[in-house]
Amino acid sequence: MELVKKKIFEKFIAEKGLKSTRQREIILEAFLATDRHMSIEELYLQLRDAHPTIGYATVYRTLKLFAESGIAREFQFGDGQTRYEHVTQGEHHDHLVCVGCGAISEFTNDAVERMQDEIAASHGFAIRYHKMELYGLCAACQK
Amino acid sequence: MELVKKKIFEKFIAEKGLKSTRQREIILEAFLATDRHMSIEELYLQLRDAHPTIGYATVYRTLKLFAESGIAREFQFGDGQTRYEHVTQGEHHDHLVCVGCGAISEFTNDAVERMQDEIAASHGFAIRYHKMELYGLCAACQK
DNA sequence: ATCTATAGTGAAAATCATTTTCAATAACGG
DNA sequence: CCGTTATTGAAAATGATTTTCACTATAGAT
Repeated sequence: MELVKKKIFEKFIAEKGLKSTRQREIILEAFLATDRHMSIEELYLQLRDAHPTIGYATVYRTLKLFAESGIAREFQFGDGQTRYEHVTQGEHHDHLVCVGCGAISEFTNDAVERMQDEIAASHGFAIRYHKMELYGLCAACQK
Repeated sequence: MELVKKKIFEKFIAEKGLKSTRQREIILEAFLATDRHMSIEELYLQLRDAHPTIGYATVYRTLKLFAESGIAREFQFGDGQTRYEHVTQGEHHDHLVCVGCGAISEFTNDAVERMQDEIAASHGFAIRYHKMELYGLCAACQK
């Protein structure tokens, strides 16, 4: 839920002794309203029309804060740009990346979730999280 | 097998009409002799003692060639450096990344391999390959 | 409400990894 | 051995991200 994420971020800001600013609000709104898997540049460009005074560096800094606070996650899919996606607590998903058009879609799979624990356990690893990415051609690109 | 990889690379070079140079040999030797998951800089530094004339750019270019030829694979684990790992044909493995010390270890798991096909199929995806990474604390870092 | 200490901001400069440029060099086929 | 063409090393260029710095805005105390 969008509201939940705002709360989480506010709490994070407060606990860290940081300040709640107009820019952070605007960027958070924009981030929550967008598509998932936004790159920093995409978000910046999208913001620029309505808020031309917000600087590039602020968007970078703010997205990093989102990631720290737990409402966003950083991702690199090998195209040289860091992307941020929404994190809904308690939910985990993985990705399908089309090597044709670059589209990124998501999937959830319980077996994958269970497997991470098994594998981690058998290697003496204290698991935190995992990433799984399937690369291939999406339906549209197969034609 | 190291020899097999050399053969594969030679064949790749020949088929592409490229040239087999002293530098490429040296870098290939070094790459095959190293640890898996080398970053470009690590390999360059390691090379520099014995071969101080080999340039940074050549190492970059050559590792890219290795990846193109199929004997290496590019990887990004989120630390800002591209790493290259050995590829043995017919074998696939995934990774355990320690968030404490940064150590990267490997695992193979048949169920994961099977699952990629199922998931891809159910999304109309023509799968090429996948990556799975488990992040957590390795046994040593848990103490 | 005002003050004050401190965090945040925007713009530009700096940094880091990677890529390209370019003149000089080295392979390969003939 | 020659000529064509790929390759090389060094330096400059690039692209994404981070830092610097002078200025501004926020939050809490007054």
